[in-house]
Amino acid sequence: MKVSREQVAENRRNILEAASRLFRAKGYEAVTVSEVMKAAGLTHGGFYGYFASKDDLVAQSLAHVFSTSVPAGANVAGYVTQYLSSAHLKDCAGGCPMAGLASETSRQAPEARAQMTGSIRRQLKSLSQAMPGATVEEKRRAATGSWAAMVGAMVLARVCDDPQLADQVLSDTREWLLAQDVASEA
Amino acid sequence: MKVSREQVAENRRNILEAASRLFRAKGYEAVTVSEVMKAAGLTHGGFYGYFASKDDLVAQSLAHVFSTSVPAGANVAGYVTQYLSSAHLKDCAGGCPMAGLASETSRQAPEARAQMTGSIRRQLKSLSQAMPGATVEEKRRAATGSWAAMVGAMVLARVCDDPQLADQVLSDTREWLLAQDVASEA
DNA sequence: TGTACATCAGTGAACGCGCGTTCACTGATGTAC
DNA sequence: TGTACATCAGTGAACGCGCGTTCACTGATGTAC
Repeated sequence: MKVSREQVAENRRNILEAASRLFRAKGYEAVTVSEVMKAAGLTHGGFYGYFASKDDLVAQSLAHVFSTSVPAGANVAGYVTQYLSSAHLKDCAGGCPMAGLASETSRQAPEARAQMTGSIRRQLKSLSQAMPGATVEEKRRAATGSWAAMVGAMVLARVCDDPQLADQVLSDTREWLLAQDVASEA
Repeated sequence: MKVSREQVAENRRNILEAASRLFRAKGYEAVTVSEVMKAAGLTHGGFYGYFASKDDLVAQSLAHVFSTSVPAGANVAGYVTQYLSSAHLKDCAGGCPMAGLASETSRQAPEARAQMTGSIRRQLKSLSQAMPGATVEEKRRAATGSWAAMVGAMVLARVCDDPQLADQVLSDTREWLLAQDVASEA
């Protein structure tokens, strides 16, 4: 049955939201089109009225996450603390797409990689401005290294089957980051 | 046709080697059992004489990589430089399993996660010993943070569709790491 | 404003395909004499 | 050492299954008068 224009817009948002959460939680390949549609309250047949293909959904769901997430602000120490928290460790579905999907995205269609690359550029630019340092290069290096450490720590912590080790990886990285230039902006 | 015991041992090594390279290059799900067997010079039917399942192959191929790779030695600066090189960026198949497979391994069978967790433990222990620092905690934090930055930088660089940005992520992280305590052991 | 009809979002059965896995068969290996 | 035979690693066809995708159909929506 046909559905109102507002409903169509809402369905589209629901599909993108469900897809972005499922992809982050389970990876692109492990999530099926039917699963996404069901999570959005629809049946799988209607999918191709919204997207050209599963690859298209992948790219658009990434665009959706990046457009709705807030960029790193001026409070770097707060951002680091939040990123490297136990809450973020457990919340794959609602967490950073880089930590959950970056390595899988390397092998995805060009559109998906382009979305990720764009987000990396924006993130580094935003973080660079908030970082201390005498020169632009110094700020950029601190931003890149710190963010790499955050993403890497989350990736490593999530693979640990021992929760204690996972928490240690996060807190050690947090303490290490906060002990150096990241915190010197106080 | 039956085959000599030496041939069986060699076939097993070939399968594990091919699997570990293919998994690192393409991810677990994208690699098929047939593909692995073909790369090892066999046909797919013989696979289950060697392994109980594809999950079993995943776990054993990880064990194989970790058992044949050299742990980080005392020369931390050299290790960092090598890890964050353009050569490593391109060589997914022969590179660090953490950078290519960690996030996918989070969703794999317990045996695969256990292999990864064991490798993380050994790596942090080995790196901690080589790290400068007044206390054991300080050394461990520096080791964890530095290694997280290395893994994270490689993951981010590999997803970039712009080679210039990828190289910048690697070199910025390298310079940033070498500029701090990692290098203070000279 | 009310009615008749064209539009089209959503449904669910069906498709082709490739996956992991199984199995009857083959023939070289390795052993018993 | 040589021979006869049991073993079993490897082959390739076949399986069931679930995936992405298609499509004929339905019925509420939105438009033309």
